[in-house]
Amino acid sequence: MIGGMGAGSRGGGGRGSVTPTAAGTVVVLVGEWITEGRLAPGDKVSETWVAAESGVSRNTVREAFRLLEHDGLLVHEPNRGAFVPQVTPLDVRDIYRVRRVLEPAVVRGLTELDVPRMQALTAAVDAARSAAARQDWPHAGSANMRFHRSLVALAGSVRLDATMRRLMAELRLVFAVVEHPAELFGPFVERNARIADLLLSGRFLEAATALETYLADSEDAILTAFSRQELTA
Amino acid sequence: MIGGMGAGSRGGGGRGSVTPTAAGTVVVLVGEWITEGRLAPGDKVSETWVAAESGVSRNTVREAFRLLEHDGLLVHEPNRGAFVPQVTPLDVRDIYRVRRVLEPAVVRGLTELDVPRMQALTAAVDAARSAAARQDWPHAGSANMRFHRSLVALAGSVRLDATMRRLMAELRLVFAVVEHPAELFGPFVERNARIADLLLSGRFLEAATALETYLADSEDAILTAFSRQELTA
DNA sequence: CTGGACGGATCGTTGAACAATCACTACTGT
DNA sequence: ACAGTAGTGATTGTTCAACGATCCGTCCAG
Repeated sequence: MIGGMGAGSRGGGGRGSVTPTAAGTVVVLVGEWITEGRLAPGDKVSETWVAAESGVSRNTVREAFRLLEHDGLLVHEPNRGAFVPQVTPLDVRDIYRVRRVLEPAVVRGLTELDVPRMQALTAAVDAARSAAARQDWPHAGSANMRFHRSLVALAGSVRLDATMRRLMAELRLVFAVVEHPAELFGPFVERNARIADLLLSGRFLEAATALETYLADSEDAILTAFSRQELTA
Repeated sequence: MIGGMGAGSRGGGGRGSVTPTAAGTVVVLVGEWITEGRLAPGDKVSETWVAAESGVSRNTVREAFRLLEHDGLLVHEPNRGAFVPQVTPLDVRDIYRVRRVLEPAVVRGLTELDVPRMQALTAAVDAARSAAARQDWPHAGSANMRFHRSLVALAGSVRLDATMRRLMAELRLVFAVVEHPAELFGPFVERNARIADLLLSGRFLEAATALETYLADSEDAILTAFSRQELTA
């Protein structure tokens, strides 16, 4: 038994389900602190502090840090400590460059209707719709990412999935900064729905081009929201 | 000071240079054990054993294991231990699927002659040539991977670079099994040289298509060598 | 004002210890 | 003889306390 704990397993949120281990608990915990803004970009995250805060040993915290590093949620500078990455517009462009390579290629490579797997797409679209209706932009953003991860999952490649997972984790970092404005997710929910429809009707090439313009516009939206944010800061 | 050590820094080989830290030392050490065949696919790698063998604390070994896991050189089963991944033909296909998406996309996306960066390509080709002349297939394989990593590096994307690094680490795992026959690298050295020439003369589209057939043939070569290996095993 | 010595804080790493879990063996009951 | 179970040993997961190494900011001397 550890310290007070109290948090316990979260079940719903994370996909990986590494929670039975203490290091895994710290991973989701610190992950939430980062994406929820308690830890701001550029902040140093002290091992001792996290150890005290989460009630686990410093050594276990170190292990958790390696995992978070793995997902790009933490950067490690030797002998200096772990920091919440300072995401720059350049990073956004880099992330989207990879997305523009990966996602359309996956869609263009599809040959048959994998209906069961595609249901994840419509589920994500539905979730995004209802979240958007509630003006719940954080959840709309999560549903959005779930959509695109499910889209890449259609390729059935574990390595592509892993890459996409990391990209989305880094994107979440961006959203933690830009105050989730409606313009960032609102206009894109229906465009995802359109892409899902195209996929479900087997019109893969049309879906791919729709996806390409989607990504270009999404990148622009984030970039402008980003620069607006930087001015006020 | 640690234990006997003796190995020390290697300097030349790895690019990452994480060697000043003890965990980093263990990473390159165990990495070599794996790629050099001392650790076979499917083997369990005990924490205590590595700790004794490398002269560092078990806790440090655990950290090193997380890093190796990160590169796909180790898989971790909770409460059971770390294992050298058993690479299947399915993994090879998956790795090459990603390569076929990534590498041609990078080349096609090039717009200008980045001569200084392209010198890494010719350097890798030269190294591969001389290694092949010596029948030194392990080094020829390394130079081969260096070539393709340098090729992806032309895009100037840190995330693409990281992805490619992981892919090559996993490929090394394959080569550790198939006994580096000449047919695996020999025919491909000159094809890389051809691609490098096309790139240096700015004929990016031709380079991309050459790269595509290269990757298809390379995958086939590995796959056949692989199945031949499985029959004898 | 420049520069080097000092100190505090944090990281890097160790070693020992104990609980939890797994794999394997030996025993029991039918 | 054999299935199921309890026991046993080994390995992992995690904690704790400690110490050297390194970095950063401060203070003092020139």
